[in-house]
Amino acid sequence: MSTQSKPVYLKLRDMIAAAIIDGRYAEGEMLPSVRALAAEQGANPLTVAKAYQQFQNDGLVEVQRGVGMYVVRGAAERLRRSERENFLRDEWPEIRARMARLGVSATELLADA
Amino acid sequence: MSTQSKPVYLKLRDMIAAAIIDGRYAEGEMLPSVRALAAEQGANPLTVAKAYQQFQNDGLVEVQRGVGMYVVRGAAERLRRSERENFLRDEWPEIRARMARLGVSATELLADA
DNA sequence: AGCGGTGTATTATGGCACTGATGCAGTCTG
DNA sequence: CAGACTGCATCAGTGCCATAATACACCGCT
Repeated sequence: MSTQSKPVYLKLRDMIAAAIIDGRYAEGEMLPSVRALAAEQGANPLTVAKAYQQFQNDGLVEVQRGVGMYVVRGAAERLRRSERENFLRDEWPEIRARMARLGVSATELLADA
Repeated sequence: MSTQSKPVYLKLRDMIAAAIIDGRYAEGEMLPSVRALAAEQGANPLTVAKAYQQFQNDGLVEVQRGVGMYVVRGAAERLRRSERENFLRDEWPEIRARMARLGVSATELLADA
């Protein structure tokens, strides 16, 4: 019975990525401060910072010290593309193999998309 | 870049489950001994034992002390069913939402089958 | 009985990821 | 400048994971 509890900072990272792709964190706008998001999510500010860190490294977010972090132009599309590539290259083959083993029909599940 | 590799005992558990479902570890036959599998996989016998443990708890494997562990009749099918349920209930919805967000279409996934 | 094969229990130890508390550095506004 | 807000760095604590070294209990064979 794998509870599969991903680390908090990765869960936050996924939430943030989704929000950027969906435009809820719009390009050019400021992200919630680490403290604000930490309070909202009941997490530690440092854990939130760790989640933000990766977006800075990838140049999807710009830091203005003392001010805040901003979503750069084109971040949503770039993020969507890279996530998409990763999904198709790394995750989907495994998922597909797993589904085959378990007797789950991919065509059937994807039909009513 | 945290590779975030799953714990060894869980990876082993997945390997074993796959082998049972595929019939490579056939019903009624004896599983590799903890020491043998440990040597083969370069792991610690206790780690292998931990992986085996869960199958005993679920009654998919029978222990004959001093002899070995045997795959019970119907284990493959039972395991396949439960894994299938878990997959459809826990994993598939998330995968599906993720695909929608990333703009992955059903047709393109099934094309390169 | 003896031997070698099984799984199991115990204890100790090292590593590493995650989380947390505190304080510092930079920027803006009044 | 004073205060309140930003992000960031440092240090420390915690828990899980994996390993290791033994020792034990059971079974089947010779």
